[in-house]
Amino acid sequence: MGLGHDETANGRIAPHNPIADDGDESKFCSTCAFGAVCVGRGVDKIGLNELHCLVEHVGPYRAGESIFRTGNRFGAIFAVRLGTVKTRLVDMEGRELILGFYLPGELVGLNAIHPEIYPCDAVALDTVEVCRFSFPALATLAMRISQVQKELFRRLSKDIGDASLRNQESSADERLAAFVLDLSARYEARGFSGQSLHLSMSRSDIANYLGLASETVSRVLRRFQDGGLLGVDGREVTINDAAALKDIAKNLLYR
Amino acid sequence: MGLGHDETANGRIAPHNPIADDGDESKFCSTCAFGAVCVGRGVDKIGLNELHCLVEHVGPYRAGESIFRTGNRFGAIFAVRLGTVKTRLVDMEGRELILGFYLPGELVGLNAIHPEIYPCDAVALDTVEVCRFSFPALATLAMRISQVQKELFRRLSKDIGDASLRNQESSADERLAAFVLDLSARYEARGFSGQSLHLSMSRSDIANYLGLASETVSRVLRRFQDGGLLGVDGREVTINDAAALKDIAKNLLYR
DNA sequence: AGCGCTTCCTGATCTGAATCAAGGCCGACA
DNA sequence: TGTCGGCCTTGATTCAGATCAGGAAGCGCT
Repeated sequence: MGLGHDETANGRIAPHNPIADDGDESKFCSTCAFGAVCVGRGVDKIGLNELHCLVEHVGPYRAGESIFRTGNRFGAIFAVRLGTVKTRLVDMEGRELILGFYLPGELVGLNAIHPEIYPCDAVALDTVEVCRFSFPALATLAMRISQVQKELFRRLSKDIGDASLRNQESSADERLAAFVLDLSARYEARGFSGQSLHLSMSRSDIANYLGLASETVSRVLRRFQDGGLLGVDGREVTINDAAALKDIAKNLLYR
Repeated sequence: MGLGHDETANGRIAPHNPIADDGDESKFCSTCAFGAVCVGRGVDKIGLNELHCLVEHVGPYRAGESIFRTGNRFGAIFAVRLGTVKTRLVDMEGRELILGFYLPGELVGLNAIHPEIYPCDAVALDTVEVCRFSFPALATLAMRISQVQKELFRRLSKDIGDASLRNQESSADERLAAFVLDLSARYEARGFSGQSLHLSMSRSDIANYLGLASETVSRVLRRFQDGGLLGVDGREVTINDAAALKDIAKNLLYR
């Protein structure tokens, strides 16, 4: 499956590149995870500048390269700017366990605060650019700007809820319907089309993430297509009957 | 299954009962989730007093009563002082989904920060007492005392990691072995015996939490007993061969 | 163009755990 | 003291999805 073929990961950190002078600050990071903190929720100008000062743009990474790796010392969280990132564990037998997929605007690395090392790998699925937020600096900023603290608490809390919902026992159909709807909603929340979407991950990544076999993913997608719920063409998926999908997935959604 | 027979929940908040004058502060809350913040990690005396000032003791709750319920406005997180709490969702068909069990010293309600309402019920499994931390007050305190902020970040982050590990596909044996070892480790971390433990929850609660049928839980426990891994007598469990259990559970543990 | 590699799809078979069914145990309560 | 109602256990049967096996399509490379 191509583990371990990308040792560029740690050498790839870009030179320090503060972007407070990015030009139009009110538009800057409109797709970024902290965009809401900076622009949307009344942080004052000083706070905004300080947040921008501690951000570094890093990348691009190519498909298969790692943003961080299991066991690296935790120093920063990352907001995806471009592309899709997966996080994964690799167990003692070399099997992969995929923990999550992260789309533009989403934060990767929040699960590393506690152990103080990254407990998983973060791997680019396609061409990826990220913003790097030094966590000590962010925590310090959070001591002065309550909106930053609040946003961090919110995002941490949200990830707990999302992860624990996924623990529900459910059928392959439910899982896949929920998966597609979830991706759709997340794209939509960032201003992309939620109606037709591109899966950056392979069938086996999806299967792994959902706790299924990749053959099952193929079969269920085919069945959804035959039933008119989805249009599926390779990795391009169109949602044709969102209501029916929601009905199938209903127990896995609380959005 | 006895849903909805305990409307005492919201009326049960005790009168404000600050405990800063609890006598021996250095011993106070030795089993509490924030004990480490207060006592163990160099928060200064002022911070300690302030933390104590915003805590209320609440309870006792009897088995089946709710500490909070789905949809209640989020205002506080709770540390279990005595007993065991389960959190659960009830889906549209009235089926229960158990999200977690909380032992003395553990924090309940962190998943409510994001939605700003409690997204689940918290139900006492036996006689339960809790400490109530007003979250706005805690967040305010966290703005001044970095140890408090740091501890909150850590606990939130830890819950993300724990929840996402549970998403791993795994056999009934793996799940149960990991479940028992996890409980054992958590009791031990709080100074109780990890070798022999009492399950406060029913077989069907365990099954629900692990995504199994209760019959399967019975059968696997019986098999572990026959194999000499566990002693099982109703809800009393003794760990006889921790190494073998760890070997079975290995992929679900990263502690 | 031809080759190897990976991903995806589809069919056949197998299996772990759910479900169905029935008893046993024990505590609450009259 | 008896009986009622949860729990828990055990056995028989069923089924969803894993696994096994094979083949087709896409794509970079020479």
